Amino acid sequence: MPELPDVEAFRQYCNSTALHQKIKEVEVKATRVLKNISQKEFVRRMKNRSLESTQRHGKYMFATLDDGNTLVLHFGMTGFLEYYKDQDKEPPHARVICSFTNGYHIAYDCQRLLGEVRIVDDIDVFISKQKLGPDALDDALDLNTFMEILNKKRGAVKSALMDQNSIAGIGNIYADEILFQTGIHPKTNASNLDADTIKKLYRTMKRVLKVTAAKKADPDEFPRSYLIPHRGEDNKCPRCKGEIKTIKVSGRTAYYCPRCQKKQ
DNA sequence: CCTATAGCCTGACGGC
DNA sequence: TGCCGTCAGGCTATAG
Repeated sequence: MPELPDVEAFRQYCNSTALHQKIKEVEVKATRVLKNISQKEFVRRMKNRSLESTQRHGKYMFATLDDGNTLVLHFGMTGFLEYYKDQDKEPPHARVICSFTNGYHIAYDCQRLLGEVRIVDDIDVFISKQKLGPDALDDALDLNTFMEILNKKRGAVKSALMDQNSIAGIGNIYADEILFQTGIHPKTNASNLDADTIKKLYRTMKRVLKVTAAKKADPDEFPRSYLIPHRGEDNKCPRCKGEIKTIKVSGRTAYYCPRCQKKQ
């Protein structure tokens, strides 16, 4: 689930549910998700605090506490947030649960334990330590910067889009969507793209991420022209009605339309 | 420096 | 039915 549009949806979900409430209790059900912090220390630093504001950079979500420190969430492949009141609504793989004084809880659920939870005192320092590239939707990533980034890349364009150290936020699914809508074969070498194609790719990237984030990353709400609702379903290209194929690109499955996406 | 591959985890699914 | 291999919207460490 968790690429830029999904994480943005989680962030807004958090904003509309869990802000400005005192955390009465903290339960860590899987220590493994905690990075660089012990369970004891994590609980101590979260307890009696409140979440005051949120930010996002790429696939990372940040929730700043009322003491100025920031809770950092990464969702791996299977993570999400759930806000609920009754115990029986607790999601099945809740790894960290914060309980508020109003009787509600927010759970960080992460089935495959590939996500990460930590506390940092400076978000920008964290981003630079992780060597994250600019957020894909940040205005700081303008066309010139995007061109510079892609010009440095030698491998498949899909791998370039998914490299968090180059551009933060795009994963396997949205990389496929962006390449589909741009008409580029996922295995095309980034170095083979001409300036016009890179420009088109840039505009498509921004548009796809904006549109899907606005739809809260729910594929049922995506425009009919989008590939995502078809991948692994009917596998029919929404544009030419041809068969969607899969290939491996740097170890991940790429869905693409052989007729609409030619190698360059 | 760069890019490509294995490993980390759990659970769902299809084939035998 | 049960078991097994494969695969899954992530990243990191290591090899080349």
